[in-house]
Amino acid sequence: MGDVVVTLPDGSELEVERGSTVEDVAHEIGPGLGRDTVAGVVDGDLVDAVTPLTEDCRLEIVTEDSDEYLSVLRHSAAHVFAQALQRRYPEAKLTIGPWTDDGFYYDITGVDLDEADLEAIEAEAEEIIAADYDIERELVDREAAFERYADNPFKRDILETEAADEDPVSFYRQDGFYDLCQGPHVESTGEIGGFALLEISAAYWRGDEDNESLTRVYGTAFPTGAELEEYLEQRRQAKERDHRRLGRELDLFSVPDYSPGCVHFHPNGMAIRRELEEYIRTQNEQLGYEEVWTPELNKAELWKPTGHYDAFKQEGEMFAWEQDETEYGLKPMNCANHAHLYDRETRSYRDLPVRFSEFGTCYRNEQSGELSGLLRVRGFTQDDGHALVRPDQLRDEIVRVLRAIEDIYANFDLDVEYVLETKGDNAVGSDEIWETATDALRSALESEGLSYSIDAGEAAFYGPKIGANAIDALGREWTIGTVQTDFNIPERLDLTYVGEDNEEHRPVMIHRALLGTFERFMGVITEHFNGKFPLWLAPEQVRILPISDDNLGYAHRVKNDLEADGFRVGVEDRSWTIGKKIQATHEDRVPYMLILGDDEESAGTISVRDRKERERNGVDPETFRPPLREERAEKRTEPDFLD
RNA sequence: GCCGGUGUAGCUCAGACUGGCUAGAGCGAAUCCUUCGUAAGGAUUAGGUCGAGGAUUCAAAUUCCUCCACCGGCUCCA
Repeated sequence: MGDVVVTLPDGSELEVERGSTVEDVAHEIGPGLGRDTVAGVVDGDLVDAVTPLTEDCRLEIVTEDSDEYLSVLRHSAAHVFAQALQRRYPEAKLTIGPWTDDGFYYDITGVDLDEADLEAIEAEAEEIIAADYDIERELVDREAAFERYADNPFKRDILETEAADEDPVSFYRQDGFYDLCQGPHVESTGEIGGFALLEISAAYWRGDEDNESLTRVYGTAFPTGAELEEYLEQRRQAKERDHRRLGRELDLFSVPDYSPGCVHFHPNGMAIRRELEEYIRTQNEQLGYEEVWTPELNKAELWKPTGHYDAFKQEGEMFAWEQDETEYGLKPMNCANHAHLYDRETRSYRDLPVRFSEFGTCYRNEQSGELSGLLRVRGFTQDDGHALVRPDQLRDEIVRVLRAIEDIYANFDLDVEYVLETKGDNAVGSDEIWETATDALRSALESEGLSYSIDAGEAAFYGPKIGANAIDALGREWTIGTVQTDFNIPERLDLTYVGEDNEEHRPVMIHRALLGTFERFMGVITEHFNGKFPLWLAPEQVRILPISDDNLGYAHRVKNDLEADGFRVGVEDRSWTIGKKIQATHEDRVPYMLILGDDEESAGTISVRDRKERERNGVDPETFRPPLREERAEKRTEPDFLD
């Protein structure tokens, strides 16, 4: 047998007998730790305390104080749910029930559930928790395991795949309930202090849409009820921040039934979009991009040589139709048009990079079930741009764009995660080309010191991509900005430039979007700011509240002065009490309100209140306007005049 | 697209399970009164072919079918 070397988190090494369990090692470190051991993390994988160590490894002991404890607890909570389910519905079949970042889910079949059923199951689960059953590991030989699941093809599938090498097979048992499972689990059901079932939805077996659709029940669990309550409260607040709700309340946009997936920007929403457009237009100019405009409607043949036609049309993702015996389509991307603009004249190596930018409106027939407010739509406008560069300019251009993206997001106080997406199955072009393109992106990320993760096989068909991903109020991840290198389109369209050597050379195409699309970006920042847009973006930047109608004349004079500075100003002229006017203005999240009564009018001053509920009376308007202009120009995220 | 859920006034929601007076409320809107000093003043009025179409019935917001849109996932993507 011999020994194995276990490396502990503090770097120390421990030699233990081969086959020792996680728990054994913990006991060796100290009897207290041995007693408290819930599970272990072996080379990054969470495993049961009784897992034997068969080779050299890194080991971390998980106790109730570890971050991983929550995952273990939730894994057990999934079993409690499953037991409760089977008590009420013996015919229900279990499939898989893992923990997730904020809870657990269990995929089941053979039973129809609705929200009301969840409550009943939750009550049953509470009883199982109150009974505090011991949770025990049970080893069963393979044959017996198959017998247990004679009528459950999903569990048999697991036995034949994930557990193919196991004999005996690991089960966990509590009370009369058992489940095929690797663990780890807490010691007894009573450790779960707070348990809730949250959502009922659906998922495909093994995530493949060709497979059977299962019922997925989402839940969560915490060591204490108080932590559960806190989590549920956060969840409620997140729902309040949903951009679809805010979009309605703040009258920013709508997506009417007659144009699913296509956004109507209301005056308030358009004010924000215009600011974004102007800002990005300036950024693009600074980066050397020349603005162009190309049409939405083109003949379908435009996208055949580039490969878009195959990639989009065949998937039903492109809107295209026959007209006068010719096939037309709405553009799903702007790059084909830009490539043709490049190709209209002979380009010299001196001309490169040639850079085009366009606020290009594209249409893609996204699946109906995918549409979601501003975040996933069918019609969208990208702040798109394409740079055609010499190979020696490639890295530099990527770095410049990445830097711009970083600077821009800093202005919004936005946190994003960078992801490098690499070659997938649908890719066109050779492996060498992909490797070069991917290396260029990777080295740019690294030289900028940006941390990133890799999504293998997720790139677009024409080239690898850096995605800047933001998280929405419900915890979902959305790509906003993106930089992609593309050797394929230049090749396929035979784009060239004349080099110093008077020979034709192949440029590289960089696709990039800074915000991504105005729609999605607006959705992201609406939630990020909870509708409290920075001054420069706020649809209504200042609202003037006269104390009584007698002060309306003065209110309009103050308004005119602010409008002369380009501010968006409203006057509240309804015959409401001042308290009501203030409340309504807060609800609309207007950054500044000016309260004007007889005192102010006779003194020629203003009373300033901001949406952070601070106020100052007797302010000279001339001391208010310059700092306000500055706050707008510097794109500060919070009103700071009253700091 | 798939599974499940939802759709009643501009907004938020009652009413539906168990079919039956003229489908209600609050906010918002309009009009009038009030002209108010830092987070909801009062009264009156208007506003709905109950998502659309079909079926069952003496009678449908309510039951059934088809479709549309939305919501949560899944799958797919900026």
